[in-house]
Amino acid sequence: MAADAALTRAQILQAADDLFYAEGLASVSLDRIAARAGVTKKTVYYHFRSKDDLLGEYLQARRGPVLERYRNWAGTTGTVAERMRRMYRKLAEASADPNWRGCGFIRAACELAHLPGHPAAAVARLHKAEFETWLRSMLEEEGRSDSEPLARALLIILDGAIVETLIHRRRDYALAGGEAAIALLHGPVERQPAEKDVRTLAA
Amino acid sequence: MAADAALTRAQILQAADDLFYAEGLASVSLDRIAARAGVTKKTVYYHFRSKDDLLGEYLQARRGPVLERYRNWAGTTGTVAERMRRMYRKLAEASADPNWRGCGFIRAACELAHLPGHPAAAVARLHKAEFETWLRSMLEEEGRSDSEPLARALLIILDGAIVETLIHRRRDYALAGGEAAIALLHGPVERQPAEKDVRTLAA
DNA sequence: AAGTAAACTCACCGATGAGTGTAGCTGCAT
DNA sequence: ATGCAGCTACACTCATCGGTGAGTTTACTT
Repeated sequence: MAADAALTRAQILQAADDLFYAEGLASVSLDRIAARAGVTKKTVYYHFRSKDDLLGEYLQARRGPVLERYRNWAGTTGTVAERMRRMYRKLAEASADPNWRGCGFIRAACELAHLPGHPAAAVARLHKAEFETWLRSMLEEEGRSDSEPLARALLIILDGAIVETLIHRRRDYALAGGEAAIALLHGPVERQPAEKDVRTLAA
Repeated sequence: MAADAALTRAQILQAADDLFYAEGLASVSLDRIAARAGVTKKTVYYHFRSKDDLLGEYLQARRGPVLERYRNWAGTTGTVAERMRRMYRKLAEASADPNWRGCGFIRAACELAHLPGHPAAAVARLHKAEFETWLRSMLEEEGRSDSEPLARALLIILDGAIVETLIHRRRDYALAGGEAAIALLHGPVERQPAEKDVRTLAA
């Protein structure tokens, strides 16, 4: 074959994504990834320096798509509270899929907890920071003065909801997370200037 | 030696605890656990049916101590909000320890996400349910009418704070979780009857 | 047509994984 | 003392792991 180098690489990355997300990092071997990608293990090593390297690249490749999916779930209309409500609703839906396994970044971080310097751990950190930034920018658009702690709280609630949904395999926890997030947004600490702050979008 | 069977078993469990918590489930071999416990691998297999079995027993043995630690962190005086504040403060302290690796139950659940029927996964579920019950009972003691969703929200926030603290290795996230929890307790959804509800304890 | 470098395959390595067969040791009841 | 559990050690099996050596095919240059 030797099709295209970039294509082969993409196929390996796709196989890695499938298997790592489905079954975890340590318990998936490069043999299986190679087999799924339809290449030899040596070809994997041609494109990636090591398994750790592949791990990092796999997560890195997920960053964009994952953030984009949450953006879509949240939508771009209405208040942040409304967006969170939509987002958590979609999360609950997604978690019903038997192939759903929670957040790949969280799971990677958990599995690599003893290796804080691991490339994949660094990517997980990056992703979460990026997610928090996105939340904060939404809150700022809405004119929140306490957008920084609030964004962090929203991130914490989301991760907690995902983890609990994964542990119990019941979407109740996703929905409970959504309600907690909304309650916090309407809480006493906040100063939402005007509920009808629709200048965020030309819908 | 042949010391005492129960003692040997306890030593194996201790070694398993040390290693599983420090380095994860899949990446720790029974050879290493046996070596650390000062016994042969066969002895491990005399006391435990399999690695999966040992995993389950390890987590099971952690349930009591972990819950107790959080109870101590929270204390038994003051409002739930005050207890949460103490608890998160202690969590932030604990997370500064380089040997801290977050919540063993969460990490186990993440690593076993593809095996929902695994004994250790069941124990993790149990632990989280027990934790939620503890939170709810505290809220009920305080006379909260919405103790059920609130307890769930508090659990979600705690898990999220732990996970984020683990990912970023910065205790800011633990403290942010505490503030989120407190904000939620003082939120608009709540109906705390009287802020001076000290009948919870004869301090 | 010959050269060449990138892209890839096949067969293999040493190390280590979970799990076991067998035999020996210990204490305790008889 | 002796029989017999309970308990532990040594030495092993077989599968699989991450990673590699050496050679082959492809596509492009000249």
